[in-house]
Amino acid sequence: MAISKINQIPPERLKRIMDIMKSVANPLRFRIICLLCDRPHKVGEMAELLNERQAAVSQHLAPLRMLGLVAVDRTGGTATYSLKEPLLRSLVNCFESHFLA
Amino acid sequence: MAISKINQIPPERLKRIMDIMKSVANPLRFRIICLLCDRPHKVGEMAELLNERQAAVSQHLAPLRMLGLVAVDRTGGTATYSLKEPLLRSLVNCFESHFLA
DNA sequence: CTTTGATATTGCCATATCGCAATCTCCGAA
DNA sequence: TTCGGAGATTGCGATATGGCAATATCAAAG
Repeated sequence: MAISKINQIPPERLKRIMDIMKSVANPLRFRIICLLCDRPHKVGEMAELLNERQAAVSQHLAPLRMLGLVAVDRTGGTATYSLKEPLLRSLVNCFESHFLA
Repeated sequence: MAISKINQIPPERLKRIMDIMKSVANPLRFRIICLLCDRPHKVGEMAELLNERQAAVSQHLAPLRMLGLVAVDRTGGTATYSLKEPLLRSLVNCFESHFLA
């Protein structure tokens, strides 16, 4: 990316990108996002698949929710999360390509 | 990415990925990396192009260096940095695609 | 040897993040 | 209404990160 292009990025947009990056830059959140790339999941389901405590998963979902990176579908006591921010999927694909290499 | 694949990722590799993600998850470092994606740069050069203090740029280069994400070519008093980790370039490309959209 | 230009490092303080345990909220079933 | 399951939130101590000013290195020029 050329310097002219870099300096053209609006500050709010840069901030948004950084927020997205930070949200991926945590092992548990990364794995959660990977799961959601596949399909929507319930919280407990994710906790079990990832072998993590429920509270931990919920804690890490919180910032994703606040940034609007995931969507929640609450039906009764359970909550089903799905991916909302397209860039997250791109990022995971980007990693996946590297795993294969 | 499927759950089986996620859990297969070796911990050290996951950690490496997280280190890479964190290094991109900072506005200044992100812009530095963007510059280096284009071509190698000297420290002072980057500071000027990005309109940042020299010390700030140097400080943010430090972690990139320690993680082996960039290479340094020291000739006399000046240091020329270049990109070393391919994933960084992929990530920047990933963002660039989103900017265009 | 001294100076200078280019980088790197250190100390400090404010803020952010992490993991964990405990607690709280809600909804549906009995 | 009372209880249990599913999630969310809070408080806490430990650690990490960020920005800034000041200082240290270091090689080449004089």
